[in-house]
Amino acid sequence: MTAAKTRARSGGRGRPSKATGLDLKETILDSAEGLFARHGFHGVTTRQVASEAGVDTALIHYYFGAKRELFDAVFLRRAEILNQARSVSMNAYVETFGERMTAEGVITAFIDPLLRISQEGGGGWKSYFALVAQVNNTPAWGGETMARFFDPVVHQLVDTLKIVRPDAEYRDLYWCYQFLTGSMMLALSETGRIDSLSEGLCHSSDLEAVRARLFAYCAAGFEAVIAKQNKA
Amino acid sequence: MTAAKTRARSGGRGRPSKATGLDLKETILDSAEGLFARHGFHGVTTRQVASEAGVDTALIHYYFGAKRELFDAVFLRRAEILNQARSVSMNAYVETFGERMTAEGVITAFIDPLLRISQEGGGGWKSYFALVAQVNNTPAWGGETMARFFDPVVHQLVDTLKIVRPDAEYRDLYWCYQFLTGSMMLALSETGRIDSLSEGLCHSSDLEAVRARLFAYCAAGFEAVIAKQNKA
DNA sequence: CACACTTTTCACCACCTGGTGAAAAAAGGC
DNA sequence: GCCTTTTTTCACCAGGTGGTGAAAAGTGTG
Repeated sequence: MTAAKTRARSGGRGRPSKATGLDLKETILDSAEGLFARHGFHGVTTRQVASEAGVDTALIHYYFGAKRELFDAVFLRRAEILNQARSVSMNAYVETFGERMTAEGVITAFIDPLLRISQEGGGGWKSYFALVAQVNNTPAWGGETMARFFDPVVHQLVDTLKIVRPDAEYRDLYWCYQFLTGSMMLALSETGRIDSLSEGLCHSSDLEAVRARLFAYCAAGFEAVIAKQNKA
Repeated sequence: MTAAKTRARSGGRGRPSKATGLDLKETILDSAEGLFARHGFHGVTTRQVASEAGVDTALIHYYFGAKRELFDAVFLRRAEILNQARSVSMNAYVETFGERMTAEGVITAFIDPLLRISQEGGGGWKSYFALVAQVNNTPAWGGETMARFFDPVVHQLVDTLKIVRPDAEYRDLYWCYQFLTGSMMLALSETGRIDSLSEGLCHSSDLEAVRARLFAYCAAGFEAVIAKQNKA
């Protein structure tokens, strides 16, 4: 179902059925998001985006400027929501549990908002996570892009973990974060690889199964690394 | 340093200095590998590959056919070496330790060959791992590509882990593999993100630091997931 | 040398790329 | 209604894309 069709059907409540202005801007972002997520930045043309959005090519440049700026707009739109959700979640956890915090609790507070949003937030989020996972694994410019949008909330995670385990070295906290984010992003991007690998036993869309395992996995890995490095 | 220059310098031992035939084929693969790793399949043009290899564009099509076939040739070249190294490593571990196998041992036997190869095998391998990490996170065709090249050795890992923990469900083994491979590929692709994130405390090129932490991390995570799921 | 065969170069094609400038259409204020 | 401003369309460009066919250069064999 193309966005153009969605847009055509969206009227019928007395208001004019044709999207305009800011609505159209969002429609373009939606189409761009899905395409970028599936094929990467270079695998998508502005004409494809325009076609799926039911819009003239020139309109994309009118609203967003160059192709890369469109990409950044896609990336930014949900990053802000994400960062706020994660920050709120971690703050709530800290305030609720205080001295009784655990590493698994902190890690859950960091990851779970993403799982919840992906489950409840509609299809756009799935595309978005696949997009972030791709950027996260892009050596050329992925590092800077990720840093620009996501560094603060990651530092919040690391600092909170440091409170839970004051004996841990920051070095180890950062390495554990990297391992964690690798697992998390791959799970969130739902590539379908585990479906065929497990011959139907697992489904990458089954985020409930992820929730039942990922938090425990990352927390135990974290504790083990801290223990081992402190012993050495 | 472009491959063209390397090639020009490579002579001087009595033999004709100009690479030819199969040598040239490898030169093209090297250039393609580096470029694909940095910019992805769609971010690279056959002309860029030809230019960096010091070769005419038409020669690429002469040797490899279409661009996608060139990509597959790049992917396949090292996949075979990788699969064999990992299979040998795991078989050796099984034969050496027999009944005394541990999950951490199996996981180490699965991952360590990649770290060693990346450290000792020269720059091409770093590019290759970055390439695999990118494919692994590509929803559009990454799943099939990964399956085509890497499924057997993954099944070997899962089956061996099943021997170590006969009580574990296959479902959980596959999920743990997914978490593991997410962490591992991100570490191997050396995106440089951890360098800036940790403000110089960690370096993604420091595979010794990865070795000191990743095995313990994945093994502990694995044990925790099995324990938790069996209890539930 | 001539010969067949492989490897490399050259010129080229049809099509697509991101992007632009001006005209046209809508929308809003009076 | 008119006039200004914003939004949308249209026609177009200069350059790049993957890919091809034929000619040329090189290589080995007799």
